[in-house]
Amino acid sequence: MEEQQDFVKDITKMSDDFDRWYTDVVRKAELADWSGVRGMMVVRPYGWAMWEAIQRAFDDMIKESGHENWAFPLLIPREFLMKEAEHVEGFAPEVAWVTKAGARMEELEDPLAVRPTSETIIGAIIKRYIQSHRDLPKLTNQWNSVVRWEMRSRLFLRSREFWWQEGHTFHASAQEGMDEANLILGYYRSIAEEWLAVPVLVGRKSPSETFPGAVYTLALEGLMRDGLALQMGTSHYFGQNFARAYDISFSNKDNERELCYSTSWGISTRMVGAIVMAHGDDSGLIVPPKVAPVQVVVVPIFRDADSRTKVEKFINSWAPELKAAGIRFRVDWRDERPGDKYAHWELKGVPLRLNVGGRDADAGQVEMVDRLSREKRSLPVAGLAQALEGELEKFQSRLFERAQAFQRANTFELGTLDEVIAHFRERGGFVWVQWCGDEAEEARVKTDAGGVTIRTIDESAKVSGQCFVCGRPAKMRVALAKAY
RNA sequence: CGGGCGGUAGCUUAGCUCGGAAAAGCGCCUGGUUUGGGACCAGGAGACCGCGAGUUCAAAUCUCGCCCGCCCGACCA
Repeated sequence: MEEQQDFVKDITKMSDDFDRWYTDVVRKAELADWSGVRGMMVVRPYGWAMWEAIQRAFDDMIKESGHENWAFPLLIPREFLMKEAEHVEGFAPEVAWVTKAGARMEELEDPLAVRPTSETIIGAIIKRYIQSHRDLPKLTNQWNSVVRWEMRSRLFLRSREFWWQEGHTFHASAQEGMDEANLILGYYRSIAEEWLAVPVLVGRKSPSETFPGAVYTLALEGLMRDGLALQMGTSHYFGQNFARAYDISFSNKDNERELCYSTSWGISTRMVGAIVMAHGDDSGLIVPPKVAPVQVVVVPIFRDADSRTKVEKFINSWAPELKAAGIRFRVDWRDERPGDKYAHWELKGVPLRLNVGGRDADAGQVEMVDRLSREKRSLPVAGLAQALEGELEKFQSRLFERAQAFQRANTFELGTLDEVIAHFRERGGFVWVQWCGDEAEEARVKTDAGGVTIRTIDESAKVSGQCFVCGRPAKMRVALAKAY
């Protein structure tokens, strides 16, 4: 531990102040920054590259299942926004409006909303393209940014603008719509667990946390290292609510007019914040190999021009092999001392580092250090690419297992509200309880237990006990947590 | 959006009480010695002191307004 502290100069220790640690890591690892405009962030290349990896993965998944990318307008006429009552009410506090335009800042006759999400404008537009059941399902998605006028900002977790994908689909039956919401939830789970190595609880949201206008909302909840939950994605089933408001209808096989069933779903750049908070440590980031902008960094070690040449030739003898294998690697030839480079790439969370000096060149091997254990091992250069691919896979699963173990160690089962209150006075994590479903009780828990909310409802669970608040027969099993 | 705190070089900060020549460490640049876990020597560059008004002979320093950030609350992908 003592030694490890010596590795770190630039960031607040996680145990001293988690929030400052988070901000330090995001900024020092060059993921993102504030822009000078309140609440508006700039995502830097290293952070954006992680988002791009997520984009690619998810885009492939939805294309495979027949979804298509569209681009819909940034600005939404007020009348479009106003049609679905619950939706309007839910988003009203967060909408930014364009009210003036032109050199003379002339007042617009009809203010335009900057999209906080696009259900309304897509609903208003998509109906043109839907006439018959033969036009369904209509599976749309767009990659964009949205604006929500937040009062409090944190990099990646809550900014006034954030980048995401929003999928909007339209179906001929309720079942199809519900299946779609489930399908996407499964994709999201795969992104979280298989790509980001963050284990998640998946389930339904309580009514108070349901998306405005939705019949129900499904969501992913990850557990961060400070014991707080983070919502990492949502998938909503709307039934016919939006179709009714926007008159999105089709002729069914019996030539009857019918309203569509719709869904929407999104994951955002918040995912990058989840990577930081689910895996990071006092030395900085730890990036899952599958989304790592740099998977393997090579630090050459040499004394003079001759030994540099020797090391360089050695590296060049196997580097093309890594490239051909599709490994994202970088050789750090910067004019720094090796120790600086070690610290630098650890802060950036690169999974594997190869220290390569004259001794290694002579022996035909490299010294490999992984970001999780920091143990040094020698690998022969024969078959290096293949070996590294295996190491990256192992790293990915070790990271996931570590996060799983953390989640397990911080998941509890309690029986009464008093126990819940006592628990959250001491620590965080997920607490499973059985609940009767009374909304007033949910609000009471939030007040009495200091901001604890129902993160997810496990619909598959059999319930037999008593409600943790009122003692009446419970109807569902829910996970409680304090959340971001 | 309310309450509290803050903004001085790329970063972290001192200076502000009590107005009077803008400082330090780290980082950066150049040269040299170095290089297997955050080196050293020498030289150098870099600051509309957040922005705008005001008070004053004189403002980083005092006053007011605004902008941006942090913490706490209410609200939240």
